[in-house]
Amino acid sequence: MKTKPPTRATAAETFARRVLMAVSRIPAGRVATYGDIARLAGRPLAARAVGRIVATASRRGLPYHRVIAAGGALGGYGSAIQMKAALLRAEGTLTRGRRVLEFSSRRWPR
DNA sequence: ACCGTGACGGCGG
DNA sequence: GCCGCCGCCACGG
Repeated sequence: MKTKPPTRATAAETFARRVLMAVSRIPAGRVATYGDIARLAGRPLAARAVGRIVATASRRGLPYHRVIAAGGALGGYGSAIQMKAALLRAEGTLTRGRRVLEFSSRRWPR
């Protein structure tokens, strides 16, 4: 019997899959930028696409709050931007205003 | 297949 | 530091 699904994996699915995998690997207490994730997923210029994928991702349990904007800016979190800071703070990543403190040393991967 | 949208990024004013 | 502009990409209607 055929167990092979009728839908072949498109390049976009592969990308999205890699994005989610990369996000899941960000350690607690560390952060990665949308651009970093895009690079890890193999599309260095697709930071914007990463934001879209993460924003519409159905998978729960992934540390989306550890994905921030370039330069250490907090970035977005839908309408719960406030919770993003709270979640980061809960694992030791402090923020001030819209900035993640000690961004350079907390950035992942090194 | 075209077009608008967005949890972005970089540069300029 | 706060806009605005434009380039980049994947996705949905």
